[in-house]
Parts: sequence; structure tokens; C-alpha cells
Amino acid sequence: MARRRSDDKRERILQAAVKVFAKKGYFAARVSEIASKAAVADGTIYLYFKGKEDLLVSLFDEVMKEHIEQARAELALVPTAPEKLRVIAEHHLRAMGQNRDLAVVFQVELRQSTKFMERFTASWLQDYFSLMSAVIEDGQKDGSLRPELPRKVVVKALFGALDEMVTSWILSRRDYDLDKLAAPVVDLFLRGAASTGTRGPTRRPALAGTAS
Amino acid sequence: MARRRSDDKRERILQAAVKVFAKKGYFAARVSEIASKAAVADGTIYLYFKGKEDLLVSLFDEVMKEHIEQARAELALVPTAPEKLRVIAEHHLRAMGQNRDLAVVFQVELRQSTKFMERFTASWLQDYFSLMSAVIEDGQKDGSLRPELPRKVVVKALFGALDEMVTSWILSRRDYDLDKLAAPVVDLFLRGAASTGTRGPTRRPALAGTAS
Amino acid sequence: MARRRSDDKRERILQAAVKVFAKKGYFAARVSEIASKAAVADGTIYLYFKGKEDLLVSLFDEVMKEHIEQARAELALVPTAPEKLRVIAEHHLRAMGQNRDLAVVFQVELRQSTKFMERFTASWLQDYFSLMSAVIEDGQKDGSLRPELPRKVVVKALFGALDEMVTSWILSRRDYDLDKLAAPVVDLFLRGAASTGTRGPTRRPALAGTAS
Amino acid sequence: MARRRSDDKRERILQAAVKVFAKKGYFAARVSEIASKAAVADGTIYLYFKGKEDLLVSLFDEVMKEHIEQARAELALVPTAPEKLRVIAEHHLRAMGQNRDLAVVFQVELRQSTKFMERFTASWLQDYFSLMSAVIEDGQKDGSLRPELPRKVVVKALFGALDEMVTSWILSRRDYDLDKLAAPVVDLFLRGAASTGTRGPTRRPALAGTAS
DNA sequence: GATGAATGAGCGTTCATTCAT
DNA sequence: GATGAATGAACGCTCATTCAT
Repeated sequence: MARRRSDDKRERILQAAVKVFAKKGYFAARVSEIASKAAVADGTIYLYFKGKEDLLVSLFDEVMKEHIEQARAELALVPTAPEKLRVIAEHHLRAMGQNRDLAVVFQVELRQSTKFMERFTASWLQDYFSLMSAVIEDGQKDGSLRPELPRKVVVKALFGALDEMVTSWILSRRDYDLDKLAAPVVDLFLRGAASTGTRGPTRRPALAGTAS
Repeated sequence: MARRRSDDKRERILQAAVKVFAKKGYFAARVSEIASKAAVADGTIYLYFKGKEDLLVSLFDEVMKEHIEQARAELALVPTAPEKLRVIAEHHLRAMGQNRDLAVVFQVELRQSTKFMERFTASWLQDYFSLMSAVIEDGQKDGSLRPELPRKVVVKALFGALDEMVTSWILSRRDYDLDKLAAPVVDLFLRGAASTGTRGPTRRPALAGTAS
Repeated sequence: MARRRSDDKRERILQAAVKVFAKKGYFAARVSEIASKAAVADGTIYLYFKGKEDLLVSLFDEVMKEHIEQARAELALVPTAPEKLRVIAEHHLRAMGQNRDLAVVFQVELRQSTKFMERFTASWLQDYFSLMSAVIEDGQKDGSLRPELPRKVVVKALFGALDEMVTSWILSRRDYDLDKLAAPVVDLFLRGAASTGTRGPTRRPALAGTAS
Repeated sequence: MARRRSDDKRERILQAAVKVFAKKGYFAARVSEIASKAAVADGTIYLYFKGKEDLLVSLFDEVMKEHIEQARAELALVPTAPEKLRVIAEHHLRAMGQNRDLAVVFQVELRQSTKFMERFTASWLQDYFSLMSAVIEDGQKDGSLRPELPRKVVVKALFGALDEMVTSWILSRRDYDLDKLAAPVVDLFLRGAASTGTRGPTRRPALAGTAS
């Protein structure tokens, strides 16, 4: 696709925005700082974006679009639902683990307000959830996943678990590999935390027999 | 009206702050609006709090303190780790499900910035994680929970799942009972999403060749 | 004269005001700090003074009243105008040199605004100028002072010179005796700066051609 | 209108500041009033000055710089110390007498606080004093001024006298020519107030023989 | 008289956005 | 398209003063 010559300016602005938002936070970030880091004049930003808020929105849109496209492509390469879930987890954690500044923007800055969150939930995040939901559904149909589980809860639980791994990684000072957590998270998610034979919250050790 | 300090003024201010923060977001919230909703003068707020930010911090501190105390008390009443986990989940979802405005503040406004998040993570949230971690550890020792799972990951996954249920509930327009989700979440968490016999992401049907 | 028991409170407040005004400046001075230094409640100040500004006005009034009374008494003890001028200079510099905080208030804080200055000029300062003017007049009548000099200019010049000694002393970090300057100032004031024989700016050596 | 910086905006702002500071006093002066009088937006002031205080400081710096330069130039034109002193006095009084508002700022507003005064004393005022001191020194060396007088006292006395003329002129309602006072002040300063033959504070009329 | 909690008016400054060049 | 000087709305906080106790 033909790109206008100055499209690299747009890109530079977005990259500068990620850095400044990550370092200062959305509100404390100064448009003029983003402009200067992108080596453009303040006013130039307004030729490419509607305003400060649009920087955040555009950032989210573009990153999510690519993330979801890639995820879809990778998912096509593995056959079973459990494997697909692992692909999703790995992809999610790898994507965020690659660029800490971007991760900060996604985990923190994009959650400034219910207004933002609703907007994001309604757009690409919905797509992401659908993607996961479809995998779950397939798994429930082909018998690899427990069919009695409410799909929405399963999706949210997986997303929430992954999301928390990322947030925790951001706030941690240690610099571990985020994507190494994909395996244990998926293992936990699929097999559960309970030991075999005592699985389920209602089943209790035999000795406790009379308790309700 | 008594000119004696403390009255219930402090409490009224905090409650007003919850409402205004939830409606407008922390940054857009006006101190004067909080004051007027609390029926005190603007300056009075500064007799009880250091500033706008201190309102948020105090809110978090007081709610978390009570939440954790209650959780501890409830945990003492049940014997096994799986049951304790259900208590935690129920308590978590019930607490947040009771006051939507407070939930908004906790899920959205308190996560404005890495500064806030680090501060909170370092204080009560740490306590909350420890509480959960201790339960997991007990379960792993008495054999009710799989001992090979990395405890930190388990804690974060559970917290993340619960956290996402709350966030999702806030953003949803439907007004379902949040605490009803405790059961399926804990069931999923303990038993896993995979059907028995096909558990584990690595195990694939022997003749998986044709699976899509 | 019978003084009400609590008159010592009034005095304590004024003394505290001098200290705080001197340290912080009038505008930056906090009424509450004055109250706390005087060991009274904030509101108590308003039982003795109309407001913050009244503290400054009262301070000026009382100090000037006493200063002028003392000056008058001391003046009665010496007979000639030149000696009286020395008495005035000594008294002026001694009074201010005794209490640096008070001097700061008089030299700096009381000159905050034309409003203050006009008020003060119109009251006690006018008295002080009259006192000096009367001495000058006496001197001019009895022949000890040059009669052709415009009295007002003489008074202002003397006051200005003394005033500058005080201001300079306040701002200086060295801790010299301010009243030691009375002698040279009066000497300069009476005899002039010019050497005898070359006095007067208009008189130039007849053959001035070679003067450097 | 040109959007180019510097225009005459900076100058307009300073002139507006002089007027507003003179009328309201530094503390009561509103930045927004200065802006509106200068016909610029409030924010524009901050493109040229660091803040309200910087307006005062810049005012002082620029006026003093020019004043001292001019004084130096004029001094070079007259040969003797007594004449130089008259030049200084005339220049001082003329400069202040030309712009009452500016004079108010210099005599009143710039003396808000010891902080300001120390700052000013340490900068241009020091220069001004040095200028005067050099003239005195020259006069003492060439015999036109009494060598036994302490130079610092002489300088302060002259400055103080001139300063008081200005202050007094400002506070007076009558609108006389300030620079007309230069002659009598310098005459008094050089020849002293005492009549010839009775000069000096220690010499007393013979008739007064027995007084101490 | 004394207290001190409560009041609420008041303002310097920042910064996202515009628009003449 | 690009610039960056100019704009001006917006607000958290302080503190002199009041007044119920």
C-alpha cells in the first residue's frame, strides 16, 4: 500500500508518545515533550492526530490490530483447543514482554478512566475476547474442555490471569522473562490447582466427612 | 451543629470522594465538587486530608484494611485450602459487588499511574497476596493442592481472574450479581478447564492428526 | 495606670508579631504562627486587634510613641541645635540598633505599600519630622545652622541618612554597633563633606584648568 | 499581527507591570491585570518571564543597568568630585522624577522583603554604591573632600538623603519638580548644615560654656 | 474571655490547542 | 505541509477571619 512520505512522522510521534506516556503517565505527559522527542513541532502532532487523547486511542488500535492478526495466524498452526490456548498465552505474554514501555501504556495508562476502558472494551478487546471464546467453544465441542463451564467466565479468567502476569511484571523490579510464565499459567488453567482425587471445591478429604 | 472536629465529616468526605471519583475519574474530579457533595467547605477537606491525592490513598487504605481483616476472620471458619480459596473469592466479589462506585475507584481510578500502583502494590495489596499465598502453601503441604505449581503464579492467576470479573462487571451495563461468579471461578481454578483424561496442554489425542 | 490582667497577652502577641514579621515578612507571616508563638489561640488575636494589618499599625504606633517621647525628653537636656541633632541621631540609631527584629519591621515590613507608608507618614512620622524641623528652625534662628537652607530638605536629608544607616545595618551580615555611626553622620551633616576652602560644588579653583 | 516573538510584547508587559505594581502594590497586583493592560494573554507573560516575581526583578535589573550606564557617562563629563556628586544627585532625582509609577516601584514595591532587598543590594545597588564610593575616594585624594570621613558612611548618607527625597516626593500630593532638590541637597551635603565658624558638633557657642 | 474548627474567596500558573506565517 | 508563538480556560490549595461552644 502506498504510504505518504511523511508517514514516518506519524510513526515517530506514536513511538515518542509510548515512551513519554510510559514514563510520565498520560495526564502528566506533555504534548510538547512528545513533539520534541519525535523531533517535530508541537503543532505538527495535530496534523496527524486529533489531540492528546487520540494518540492513546491510535496507539491501542494499531497495536491491538497487529496483535490480533498475529494471534490469529499463529492459532491456525496448531490443531487442538488446549494448544491454541497455550499459543494465545505465549503470544500475549511475549508481545507485552518485548516492550516494557508499551506494556506500561497498555496495563496502566489505557485504564485511566471508565470512558477509555469502555471504548477499548467495545472495540479491539471485544475481538480479542471473541478470539479466545471461539477457542474455548471449539474445545468444549470436541471434548477437550469441560463443556459445563460458562464460557464467558473461562475467557475472563484466562485473560485476567494473563493480564495480572503482565501488570505484576511491570511493577516488579526484577527483570524476568515474562513469556516463561505462559507454560505454568496454561497448565494451571487447564488442569486446575487441585491435586487429582481431591479436585473441586466441594470435595473434601474423607476425614472431614460430616462437614457440609 | 457542633463545632467539634471529627463528627462524621471525615466519613462524609470520603463517601463523597468515592462518588465523584467514580463518576468523573480522579483527574477530572473537582475538590470543590467533593466538598459540596459532602456538605463541607472546600477548605475543610484539608483539615482531614493532605490533598486530593490523599483522599484516594486514604480510601484505599481504609477499605483494604477492613477487607483483609474480614477475609482473615472468614478464613478461620473453614478448614481446607480449597474451601478457603472459595471464601476468598466470595469475599472479594461480594465486597466489590456491593458498591459499584467503590468498585470503579478500585478497578479504575486507583490504577491511574505506575506511581499509585507501586504504592498500593507495596502496601495492602502485598498483604492480600500474602494471605492468598499462605492458603496456597497450606494446601500444597496437606496435599489438597498440586505442590509442583509455582505459588506466585497461582496467586496472581487467582487474583487476576477475580480482578477481571470485577472490571468486567463494572464495564458491563447488565446488572448481574457479581458474587455469583465465585463458584464457577473457583471451580475452574481448582479443577481446570480441561476435561478429565485430556488434561494438560502437552497431551494430545493420539490420533490428533485430523483435528482442526 | 491600672492594666487589665490580660494586657500581658496583648504584649505577648505584639512581641510574637515582631518576630514573625521580621522572619517571614508581613505577607508571608501567618496569623496562626503569631498566635502559636504568643501561646494564644488564633481567635484570641482578634480580641485584641482588628486583624493582621492592625498588628503592624499598633506596633508602629506604640514604638513610635515611646520613641518620640524619649527623644523629646533627651532633647530637653541639651541646649544647642547641633547637640540636639546629635541626640536625635544617637537616639534613632540606638533605638533601632537594640532590636534587630524590630528594626527589620520598621525598615522593611512597614514599607510594604504606599497605603501603609502614607498612613505612617501622616501620623507619628509627621511628629518625628516636626521634632527635627523645630530643632533645625531653632538652630537657624540662633545662628548655629545656616539659615538659607530649606528646612524641609535638611530634615529629610538627615532622616534619610539615618534611615539608610539602619537599613544598611540590617542587610549587612556583620554585627557592628549601629549607634557608633551617630558621630560621623552628624559630623558630616553639620560640617559637610567638602574640605574647608574648597567647599561648595560651585566654587572651583580659579585656575581650574589643571585640576584632575 | 506578526506571530513572531519579541515584538514589543516584552516591553509592553514590563510597562504594564510598572503601572499595576505602582497602583496596587506587588502582592495585590494581579498577573491577569498586567496581562490585560499589556494586551496579551495571561499565559504570554510566562513566555517572557519566569513568573510574577521575575517581573519585578527584571524591572529592577533593566532600569538600574541603564541608570548606572548613563550616570557613568555623565560623570565622565565633569572633572571634580564635588561636581560629580552633583551630577549623581541630579541624575538620581531626574531619573526617578520622570516616571512616578516607576519611582513607586523602586521606592516601595522593591522593598517588600529582606529577601528582595538583599538580592538587590547584592547586585546593581552594589554597583551604584561603588560608583559613588569611587567619586568620594577621588575627592578625598585630591583634597576636595575631607579625607577623615569614613567613606562608607559618606556614601550611605548621600544615598539615604537622595532616597528620602524620592520617597517623600512620591508620598506627597504636591507635584513639585524632584530634580530641583539636587542643588540644595548637594549644597547641604558638601558644606554642611552648620554656619561657618560654629561648624562641628563638638563646638558650641561660647555662651553655652558650662553645658556638658 | 478564650478557643480552634470551620469557612470560602481568591489567584498564579500550566499546557492542549490554534493559526498566521 | 510544517512551524511555534500565542492563547486563555481551568483549579488545587491557603489562610485571615468568624463564631458556637
